[in-house]
Amino acid sequence: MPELPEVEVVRRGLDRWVIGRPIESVEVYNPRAIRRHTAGPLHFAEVLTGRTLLAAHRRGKYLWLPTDGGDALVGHLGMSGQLLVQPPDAPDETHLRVRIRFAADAGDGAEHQNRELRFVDQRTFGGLSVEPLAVPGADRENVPPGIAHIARDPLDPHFDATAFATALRRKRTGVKRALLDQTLISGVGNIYADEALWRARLHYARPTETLTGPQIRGLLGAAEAVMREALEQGGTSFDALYVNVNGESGYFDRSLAAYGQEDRPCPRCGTAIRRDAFMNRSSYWCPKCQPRPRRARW
DNA sequence: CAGCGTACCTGTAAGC
DNA sequence: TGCTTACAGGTACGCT
Repeated sequence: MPELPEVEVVRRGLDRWVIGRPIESVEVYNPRAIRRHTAGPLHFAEVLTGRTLLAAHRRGKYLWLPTDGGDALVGHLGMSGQLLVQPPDAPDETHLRVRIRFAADAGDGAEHQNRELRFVDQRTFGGLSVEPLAVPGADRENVPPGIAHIARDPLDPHFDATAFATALRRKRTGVKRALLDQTLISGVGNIYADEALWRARLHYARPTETLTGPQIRGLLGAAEAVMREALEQGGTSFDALYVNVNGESGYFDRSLAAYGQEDRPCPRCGTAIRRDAFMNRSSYWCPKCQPRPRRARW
């Protein structure tokens, strides 16, 4: 569930279900799913077994869960990854890649205490790893090195809008490409980039250096607003590939104005939404509300 | 160094 | 019915 709202939905589920429970065993069914853990599957299982996850943090689309061993379990869902909290007797998913079992708590036999965490990923663009932390502990500002290059996201209380505007104008590229650059601003993917640009009435190929201050502030406000609204509705999902830790889909797809709406009327002006090929994907835009600039870049 | 294209996977749907 | 092609919400890396 790839973009910020979907990942935040998962983070909240992890925070509720897997924190404070000792890990009993770890099984890796596809080593590609932990390819960023360079020490390999055996080591991955070894360092986690017996540890307890202390918290669930997120920056952009990355998750990390500090352990009481001084390191952190890092996760990215890629294009099709899911983190599911399942009862042990639930049948294995077709694309189950990693299983993490927790020790049963003798003092509390509540049903959720023996649920296991499963990383399921059809395309295996996502993955898990264990990374050291500069300072042991559950501090959210203590970001693992593998995530250090990721910029803060618009829902981060320390996000610096002024610095973002400056950096954006220094770029020599199209505004959508910049929005998708996770080292500039994180959490925004193809859906919310198109929705934010539509709300801000900006064409995706608008050169970044020509954006005015108010336009950048408008764009940033739109990105933050659309992701907050999506989060309130449990995220966006068109099919069962994008679900929360309990396997449930969000329903923000009903609120999309531009993304996936080719040939449907723009909710603002009624003009047919268009689709262009963009970076081996698609861009959806309203030709009237978001006119193509004479000098386009992408 | 910055920007851009491509590779990495599996599955589904559309077109012939 | 089969076969082929296009496309899917992301990131990393190599080339220019």
